[in-house]
Amino acid sequence: MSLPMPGEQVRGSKTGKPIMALLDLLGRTWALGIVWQLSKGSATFRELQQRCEQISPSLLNTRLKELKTLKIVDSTPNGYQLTVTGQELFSIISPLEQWSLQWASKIKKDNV
Amino acid sequence: MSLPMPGEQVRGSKTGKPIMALLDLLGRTWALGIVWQLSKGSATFRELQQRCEQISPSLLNTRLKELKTLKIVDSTPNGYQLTVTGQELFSIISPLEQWSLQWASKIKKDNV
DNA sequence: TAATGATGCTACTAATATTGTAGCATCGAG
DNA sequence: CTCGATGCTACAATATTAGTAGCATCATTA
Repeated sequence: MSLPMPGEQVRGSKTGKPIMALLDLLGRTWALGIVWQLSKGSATFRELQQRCEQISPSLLNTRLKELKTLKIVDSTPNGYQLTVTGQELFSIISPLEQWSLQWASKIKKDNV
Repeated sequence: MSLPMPGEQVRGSKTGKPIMALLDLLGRTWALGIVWQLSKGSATFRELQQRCEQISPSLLNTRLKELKTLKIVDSTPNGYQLTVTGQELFSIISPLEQWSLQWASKIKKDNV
């Protein structure tokens, strides 16, 4: 799958709008999960593999390359970590955790 | 792929934490895109298909079923629309549009 | 009332993406 | 030099998605 470069055509949009590139990127398997796990602190490749319980090394590597190219993650001697940009991204999506709790109880309640 | 029910095991987590179910759900192809498009107003099946330029009807239908089951979208006589819960979800992620613009210019600048 | 066109959606195959596993190359410790 | 740990690649098996055709239903209109 080619990189969803903002400014270029991506899955779902020929307009090149950055938001469409972002939705394409974040919509890929494990992309959000990797950002989420890295928000808890930097990690080596194998550490990250364990945090993302069921990810295969080949896919982890593929996603990391994408995220590195798009400046959301970078690799340091101490492992992978979010860039400043990546941290900003995380700070936007972090309220999802709180939201997910209400969501979960709503789904449960409605199924009674 | 089975539904990522909060409270149950999902891709990436055996703990049943709602946030993991959510990340699984939103990480599926087109899920974010559908929420994004519906935030612009309700749409019939074929309308939604057009807004999501390259989605296949079978996948659109699959995602809509998932999103309906998980109370993020519902279908009315006037077409599909976000539930109140879905609107809340969107309000969390809507700043991504603004963020994506800065992100895009950062990537461009760094490649000079 | 029969033909027409639009809509919601299903069916099915080809193309792609992801998993799962094995394992290679490199490095630091001993 | 040997050992274990790490980062990562290779590749076959499996699962997901795209692409296309088309059916069933309904409202319109001739």
